[in-house]
Amino acid sequence: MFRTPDALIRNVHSQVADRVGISIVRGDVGVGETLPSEMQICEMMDVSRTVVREAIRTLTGKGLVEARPKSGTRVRPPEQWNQLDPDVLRWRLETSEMDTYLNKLFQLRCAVEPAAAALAATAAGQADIARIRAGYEGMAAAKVNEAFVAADIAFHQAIYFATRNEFFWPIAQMFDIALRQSFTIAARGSHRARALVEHHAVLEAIATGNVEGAREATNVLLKNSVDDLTRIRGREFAAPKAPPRGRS
Amino acid sequence: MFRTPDALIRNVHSQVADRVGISIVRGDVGVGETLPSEMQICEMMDVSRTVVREAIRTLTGKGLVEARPKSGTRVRPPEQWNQLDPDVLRWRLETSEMDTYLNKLFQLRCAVEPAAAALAATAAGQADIARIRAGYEGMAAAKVNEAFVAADIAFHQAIYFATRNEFFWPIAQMFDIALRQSFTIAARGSHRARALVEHHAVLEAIATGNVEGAREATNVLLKNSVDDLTRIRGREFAAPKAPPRGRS
DNA sequence: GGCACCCTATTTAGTCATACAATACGATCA
DNA sequence: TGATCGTATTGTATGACTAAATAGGGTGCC
Repeated sequence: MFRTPDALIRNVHSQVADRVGISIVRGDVGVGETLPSEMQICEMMDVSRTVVREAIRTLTGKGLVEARPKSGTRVRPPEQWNQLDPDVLRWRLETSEMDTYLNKLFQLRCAVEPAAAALAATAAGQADIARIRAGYEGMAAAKVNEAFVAADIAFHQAIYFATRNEFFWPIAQMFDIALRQSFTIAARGSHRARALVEHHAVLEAIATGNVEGAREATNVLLKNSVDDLTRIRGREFAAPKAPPRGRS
Repeated sequence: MFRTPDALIRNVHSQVADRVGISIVRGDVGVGETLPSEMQICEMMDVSRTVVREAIRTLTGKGLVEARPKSGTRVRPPEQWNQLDPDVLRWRLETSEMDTYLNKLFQLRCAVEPAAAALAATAAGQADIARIRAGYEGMAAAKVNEAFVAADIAFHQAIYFATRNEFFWPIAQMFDIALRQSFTIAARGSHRARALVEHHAVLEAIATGNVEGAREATNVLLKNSVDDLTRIRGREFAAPKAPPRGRS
């Protein structure tokens, strides 16, 4: 009894959505261009039109495309894509440069996570704190790296959920899709001891309602994560690379 | 030649998605419960199963529900919804308390926008800066409040896009759906003069690559916006309301 | 007699094929 | 140049079949 590996079999329309979605994210179909007509996609992928339509409906819902009768289905500008959507994230992951990708993700975390921790320090309830603590204890108890990473991810997600502000939640969603790799890199051996200390500081600050303490502890934690990644990957990582620009 | 009022006619499946989506967001169907079977929805709304299925596919794509044969289509926990998705946002807007809603939105802005401005100061290209400036000049030139608000929104969106980091973009997307109301409130008469000055400060800091200046100017701008809203709406607004919580 | 387990039956989503409607673009003709 | 018609493409409807998961009944065992 195999549990299907979670992304291999499942629905046909999901598979079609994946293939079309990837080809859009990869840029096979330029912005503003129309993708092949439904019937053509049917033939290309050898599925019924129902399936193709439902796949395209998924893409439409994520903001990737826009369909109009006769005119065709056009690719919308990436500014309007739901870039934080798990599927979109996954598709990007298959096509983008890993360094740039993680770099940008960390820019977002550095912007949001300290504030989220501060918010959590004021808004979190018992259950929220217990959840964060469970993450920490999972990290402490972890024997293998895999378990450590999973608990680490759960820890950070729990912080976002503890804000009690649902607009922070989509950022937490992406962690296990987008950041597993980065967490895994950082979980190597010697770093784990220090990581535990830092995570505990965040936990305690939130649990005691210490707003500024939570913010600062998270800042420290993120800073060190960035440094570790930079060092390990041996090249500039989180420092935003300024593109050439003239003064106006 | 009427342009259909943008949300009234359009597709049938969009309308069905709206109705079902709203009823989920409103909580008519509790988390974990199954919504009526496809056939039942067909009868309730008097549409074909094709339409119902495509509507549900949209909801699935936004993380609201999860469908399995026989088991039915279940509502997923709100933690897994794409809370920043324009449609989800719109549905919430119809059901939530306005004050709480704007409050939470401002918490997110306060966390992200200063960092976004700082990033923009390092990463923005000529075109990005021109776009921000266009927003500012639109505000300056606006005769009626409506135009002022539109330009204001465009200004702030442009900052997020100028980060050159696509993970910031979804936050910009929500502005014209979710914040028009708040901007409109703040655009009343006397505040406009000061708002212009503050916006110009942000613009200049970004245009000259002044990272910390951009961050600080944005902080000032947001702080004053919050204060205005608080004063105008005459009650606590952006201060997070701490729920009762015991120490663990 | 009661309990556990397996197996089948039914319900529900997933897929397919076909037909027709509505729409917008383009070519043709006045 | 302008209006009209044709046509390709998405939108909607219908009906049939497949696959899967749950519920229920039946059987065997203790």
